[in-house]
Amino acid sequence: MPELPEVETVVRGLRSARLVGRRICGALVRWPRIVATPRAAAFRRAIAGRRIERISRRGKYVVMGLSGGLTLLVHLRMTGRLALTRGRHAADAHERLALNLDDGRALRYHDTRKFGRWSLLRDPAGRLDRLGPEPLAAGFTAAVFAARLGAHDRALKPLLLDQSFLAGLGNIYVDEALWAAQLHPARRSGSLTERERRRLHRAIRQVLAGGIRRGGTTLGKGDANFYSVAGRAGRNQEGLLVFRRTGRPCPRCGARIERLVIAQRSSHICPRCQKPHNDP
DNA sequence: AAGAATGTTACATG
DNA sequence: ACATGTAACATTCT
Repeated sequence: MPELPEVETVVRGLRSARLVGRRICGALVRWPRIVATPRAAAFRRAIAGRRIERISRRGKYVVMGLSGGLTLLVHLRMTGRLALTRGRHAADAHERLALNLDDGRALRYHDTRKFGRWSLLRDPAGRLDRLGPEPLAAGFTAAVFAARLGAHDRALKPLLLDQSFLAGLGNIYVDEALWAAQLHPARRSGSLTERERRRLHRAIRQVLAGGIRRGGTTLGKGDANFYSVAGRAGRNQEGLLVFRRTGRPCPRCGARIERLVIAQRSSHICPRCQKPHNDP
């Protein structure tokens, strides 16, 4: 679920809920494996008493800078969610972790599938440096992207999903970007023309910016979906043009959208707009 | 009831 | 070193 636009929406939600400046009184770990580093007991001890000094995003990580030089990294994986609640109230079925705050609120972590991971680190650079560039950063120019694309010979779909190549894309936004750029997901990255590289660069940035503008993508309803910190669904599902739209008409040419499996992930394409070979 | 689902990673094989 | 495939994590929904 949460890709770059959803994580960005969460970070903005935490900031506008005035989480910065709050002190963490204690942590309740209900599913210890969610805490990747250090072990749950040490995590509880180390995080108690820290003030939250800043909140940002890197790739799909929520990054919280804490007092005393510690950084909390939260990765939501497939079904992780963060919410702020006031006062004590019963944890619902899939609450895995909670941080009690000095103003009486609690930051609650909910994760149906338990794939999410929290890490409390003295030096997060070791982890974050493994990520590729931020696609929306000013320094991520078409030239930078073109050079990176040319350095590999891989199918576009798994390459764009690779967080060490580019940080933040997931299955939804890759399919949308490839459709917008009119490129087949199995095209080899090294085979793209200069025009195609520029088209893909622009498509990625547009698709991600659109996702953020619409507050993220919420597919269907229910527990395991994306919701903002305030508990609201995103609106980007209304802006999806190919993802999970198998059999419906391509908005560009009207051909029926197809679903294929590439690198173990479903891909949605327009068979007419996204040919597997080079432009003639 | 089998299969798929928005993500990552360790491990094996080419 | 690089590319690719598989399994695993755990649960819900179709």
